[in-house]
Amino acid sequence: MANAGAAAEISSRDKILDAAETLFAKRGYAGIGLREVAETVGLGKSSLFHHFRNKPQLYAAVATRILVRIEDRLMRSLAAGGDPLTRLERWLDVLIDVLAENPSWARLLLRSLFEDDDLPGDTPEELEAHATVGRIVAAATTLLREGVSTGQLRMANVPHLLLTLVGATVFPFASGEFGQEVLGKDIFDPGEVRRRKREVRDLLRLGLAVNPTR
Amino acid sequence: MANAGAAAEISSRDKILDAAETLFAKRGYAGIGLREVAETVGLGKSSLFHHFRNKPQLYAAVATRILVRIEDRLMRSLAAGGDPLTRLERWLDVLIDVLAENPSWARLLLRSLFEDDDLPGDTPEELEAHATVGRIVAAATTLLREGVSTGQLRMANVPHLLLTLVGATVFPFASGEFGQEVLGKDIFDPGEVRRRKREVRDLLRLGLAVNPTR
DNA sequence: GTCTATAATAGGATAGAC
DNA sequence: GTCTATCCTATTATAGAC
Repeated sequence: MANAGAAAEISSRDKILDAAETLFAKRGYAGIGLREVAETVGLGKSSLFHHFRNKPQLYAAVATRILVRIEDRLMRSLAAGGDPLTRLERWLDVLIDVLAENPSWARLLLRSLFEDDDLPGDTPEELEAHATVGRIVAAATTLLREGVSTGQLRMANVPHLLLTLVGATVFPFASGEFGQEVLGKDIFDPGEVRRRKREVRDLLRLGLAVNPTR
Repeated sequence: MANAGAAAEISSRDKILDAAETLFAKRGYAGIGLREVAETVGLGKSSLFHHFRNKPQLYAAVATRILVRIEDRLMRSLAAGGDPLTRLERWLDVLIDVLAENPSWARLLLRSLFEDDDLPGDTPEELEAHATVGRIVAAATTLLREGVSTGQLRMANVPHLLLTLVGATVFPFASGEFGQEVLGKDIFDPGEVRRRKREVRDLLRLGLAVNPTR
């Protein structure tokens, strides 16, 4: 039993999830064999099947764990209140922070959008991941619509705006060497994280063009 | 010989590249076996090795072909002239058009950013792809800097802005089912392509927040 | 330029001992 | 809960006939 105050005992299941998260982020679903996951954890390949039925289920468990953790942070940031623009900017700040704190997450999430074709798609674990994405998207949509209806945000195409925001927040933290070369620095560097937040915020507040006639 | 006016004869090499492009976009480098590529083309697996030394070289050839074609379109759009903001907006319109016309490209390009780890990285073919990316990035950087220096664009962090623009243009066309669910329509639908262009343009011109005190 | 045959390796998954 | 042994299939790549 987990004694309060005792050092957290990490279960084999969690160790497997940790290793799989890093590896799947690095080389994708098809690029990682269960042997490599097992070796990283220090187990035999067969032992993984005691904790997860098969490879798709392991992958879905990894994705779901990330999504649930992100959802938790985002929902708590919404609960802090404020007008829609304030909540939107805080939502994006929190999202950027979460992705910056967990270097595997942006990559794994973007990859998982592409890897539909590789996965069965109808297992309970995948449906849970899918439902979590749905709740996050729904919350963001509500927030944006609210901002438009209060007049704090201009009338915009909410679904397209949402895709833009995902692209502007998730993509850079998944961009690896490309981002590194463009920035000349690691995107996970605290200074670059700060600049990323400012970039997103300024784009929303000011746009890019200087338009004195507006 | 290619007689002018005769129906274009498609070489085996090009057929292989076409098939590999579609398949790699769908399931990634590690997710596609050469058997599947060969079957799609209607050749035996071994015949591929007559045209490409190995799998990494085939992948790099696919990526390079896409990048060169995109570079060509973008550079020609720049040559049409105009002030920096005009050229920037045309650049983004052309980029969106190119990605919309070739449904495999955005996915394959985003994937290729993540798949550094899976590839050797130092073959001549990969270096060519890398150099092409470098030229495109350099041209975009010059364009943005020019806009800032003429005062048409606000002072912005150019590298971060560039990551944002890639995220806002490439990501949606790679987002597959996710994008479809967010939009309620296929992103490659002509109407959605138009809306995507407007979304990007409006964000640059107006931002998102309504700011009457500006 | 395409084929068959083959090599050597790695993949996911199961059975059953401990 | 972890292990060894095994099964079957797929992988990249090469050799050599046609």
